[in-house]
Amino acid sequence: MPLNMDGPLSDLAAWTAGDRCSIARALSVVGTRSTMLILREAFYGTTRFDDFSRRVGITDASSAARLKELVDAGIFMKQPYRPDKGRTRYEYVLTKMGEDLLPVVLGLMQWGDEYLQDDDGPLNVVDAQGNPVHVRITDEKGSTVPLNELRVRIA
Amino acid sequence: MPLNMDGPLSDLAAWTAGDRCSIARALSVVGTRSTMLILREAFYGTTRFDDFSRRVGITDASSAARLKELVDAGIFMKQPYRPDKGRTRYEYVLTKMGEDLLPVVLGLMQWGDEYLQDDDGPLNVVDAQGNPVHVRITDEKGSTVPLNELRVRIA
DNA sequence: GAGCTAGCTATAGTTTTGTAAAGCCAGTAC
DNA sequence: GTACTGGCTTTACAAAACTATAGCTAGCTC
Repeated sequence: MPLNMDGPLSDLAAWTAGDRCSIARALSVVGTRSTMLILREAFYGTTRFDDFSRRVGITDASSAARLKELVDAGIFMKQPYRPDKGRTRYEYVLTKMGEDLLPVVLGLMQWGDEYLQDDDGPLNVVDAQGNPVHVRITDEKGSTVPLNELRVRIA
Repeated sequence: MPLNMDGPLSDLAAWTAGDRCSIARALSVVGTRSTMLILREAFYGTTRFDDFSRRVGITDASSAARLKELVDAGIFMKQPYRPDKGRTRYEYVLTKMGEDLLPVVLGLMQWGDEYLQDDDGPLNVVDAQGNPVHVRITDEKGSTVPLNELRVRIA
């Protein structure tokens, strides 16, 4: 069952999303596997270059390229810090823009947990009281809106 | 600000997610740009091969490869139908597993709308009353749980 | 001032994902 | 029985993403 397409959108033959689609634009920035896994690590608390490479399981060259793109896009900022020993270094810290990708990352996790589970138990994401949280499509009041009640229209 | 990592997870140096991560597994199935855009089209109501190619803006060879992967993964099912003229054909219809990716797709749209907006107005997703809907991280009751109240722990 | 080190950068090659253009094929329609 | 058509498949190639390995560098430490 597809979304309800309002007005002119209901005639699919008469329009295409093309590059003006926000989804397409979002994917130009965060559309690769390694980028999403780097974001996962950032949410887990990783900030250093070597840790991103090691924990995601990609080469330095790859993580350097992806991190540079993410900094350019405004998803990470490079913040100076002084390690116990040695010179000033920079760590990669999520901006507000980056933090706002959490619903996408947790949405993937939730879907993977439900449909692609393997033998090992999943990580659980819970609230302060220890109750499970969910990525949901809701109205302003927080009620879940099911697919068949959603409508897409031109702004 | 990262997520609160509970117990053994708090020592990042002592573990890595590796391939056992649900996010990584999810990305193995829906981790490419064209796959996500094919899903977008399916939510908009596209079902036919040629329409996926044309509306996403990819070649037949590309959409054929992606659609085959998605059918194998259980995200689409091929349903026979009789067009007005001609022989029996098959259309690609989202399964429940596929429909459950909507939070991810709408999450990307919502993020793109907020941070990557161009001159054209975005598409709006609204509920039956015409009020905007949001992809949110909520507790069981529907209250949004902010990043700093989330905890990750081992199941 | 020599060595150490985190954080890259460079080079070269492989895999995946995509393009472009052509062709095939199972049925109806006629 | 021949033409038409939607839905692919094939072939050849290009671009993007990724690997493996090596090397560089700023500025500490000593």
